Amino acid sequence: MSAPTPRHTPETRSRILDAAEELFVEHGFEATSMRMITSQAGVNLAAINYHFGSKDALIQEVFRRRLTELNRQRLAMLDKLEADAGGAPLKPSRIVEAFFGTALVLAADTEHGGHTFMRLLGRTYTEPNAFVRQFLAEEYAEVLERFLGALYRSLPDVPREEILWRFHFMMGAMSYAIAGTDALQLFAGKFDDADPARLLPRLMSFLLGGLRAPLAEYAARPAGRRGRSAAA
Amino acid sequence: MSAPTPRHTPETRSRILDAAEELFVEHGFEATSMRMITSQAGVNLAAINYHFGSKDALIQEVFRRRLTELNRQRLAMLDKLEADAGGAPLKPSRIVEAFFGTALVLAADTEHGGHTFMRLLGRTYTEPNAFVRQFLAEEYAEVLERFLGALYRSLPDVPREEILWRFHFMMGAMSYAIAGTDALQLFAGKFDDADPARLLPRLMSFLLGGLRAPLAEYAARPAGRRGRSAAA
DNA sequence: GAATGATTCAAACGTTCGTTTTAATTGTAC
DNA sequence: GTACAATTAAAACGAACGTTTGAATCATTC
Repeated sequence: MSAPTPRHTPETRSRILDAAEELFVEHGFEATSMRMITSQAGVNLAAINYHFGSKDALIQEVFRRRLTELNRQRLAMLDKLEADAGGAPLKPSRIVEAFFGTALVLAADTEHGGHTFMRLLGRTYTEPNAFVRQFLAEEYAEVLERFLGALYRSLPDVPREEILWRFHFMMGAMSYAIAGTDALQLFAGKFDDADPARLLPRLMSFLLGGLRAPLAEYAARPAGRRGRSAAA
Repeated sequence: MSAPTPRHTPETRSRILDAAEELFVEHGFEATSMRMITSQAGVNLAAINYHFGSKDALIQEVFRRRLTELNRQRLAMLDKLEADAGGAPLKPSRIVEAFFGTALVLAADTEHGGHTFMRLLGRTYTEPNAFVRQFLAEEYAEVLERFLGALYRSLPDVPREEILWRFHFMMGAMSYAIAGTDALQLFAGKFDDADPARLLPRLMSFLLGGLRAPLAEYAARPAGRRGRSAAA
């Protein structure tokens, strides 16, 4: 009849990380206090500073533990694509799928916090907090270099500047699609079918349509071939 | 030789709003303190509570003064389109231009704070703060209703659900394009040409490409016409 | 120029924040 | 069981937060 409650919980670290992840999504970094986190995690207030050192270090660890794995998957998928192609240029759609598909699969995982984390990540791309931006930039440096390089080789006739912009737009559409779907109430009550599993084909179709759109022309530029397509 | 400094500044309100707008973009709502705002505006700390009542009310006013005008322009442009068409359905591209073009024009205005505000607005679509979301939803209700209705009539064969999703994606691409360009350092040093004036054609081309993309098919659904286009 | 209402000012309010400190408790090896 | 290091616990720290107060200053009207 003794209480089955475990006296010693070595998973204190992960309980803090899980609680922080949820609360950061719900309230943001600044509005989430250490006391809110430790309270939800069921641990002592001082545990955060003991295990992580500071609140900022905790924020970093919340991202690091998931982002490292996500970017590893992305790179592995790109490696496989390039290996299978054997030197031939990749189809742009394959590259886009490798980058955004992995993220969307993670976002569709509502069981193990993947959905929660992707909502957080999507919002954080525009996070004003300086050290968070710095940290994200470092985590993304290699992945961005690899995928942009692959796209450049895949679309040799499209100016790199334009590829860069369109990749930027695609990241925006994805981030917002994930972060904004249930966060913002702009479209409240309008979505009958917000199934995360269906988000992938919907978004992928949109992204590829945007990537393949005719390049914009400027009045200031010498008018070349009008409306040539960016991606086959 | 007397100091030309004006003793009484009736523009205290607008100085506070301008300072708040800039600081909110740079640091976010929570990380921007009343003391930072009043200090940058050169006014007394108590001035915010005197003129606006509270920090939350100030945040609302920062959005209201610009958003009301932006949405007025959007509706006026849609009114004109519908008047010129005389009952005929509008081209989807015109509707999209009316909604996103006005926002991008404002975002290109670096002289009068329009660019600053649009960066702030773009980030705020995913803002966790509850009352900000609520306020934004109210400000956008009429405009969204009108533009979505126009798109529904313009694309009668496309399921409304899909139009809704694509509008959602388009808002994401735009928000991120504006909010993330200089906020996030992910693409730091990669953009040679970040001219806001060129953002409009670049983004518009991408958005229309996404809107016109073939609709996604699901394995679970009965395979109808494959890859029919969403917008002409 | 005195009276009035609007605005600005310096100072303080109580609360909450992230962090630190010190003691108690735990699991592990002797 | 005792020693030891790791972890948890309770309490307090100074700093910063949004807000309020009451007096001083302003522009305006008689």
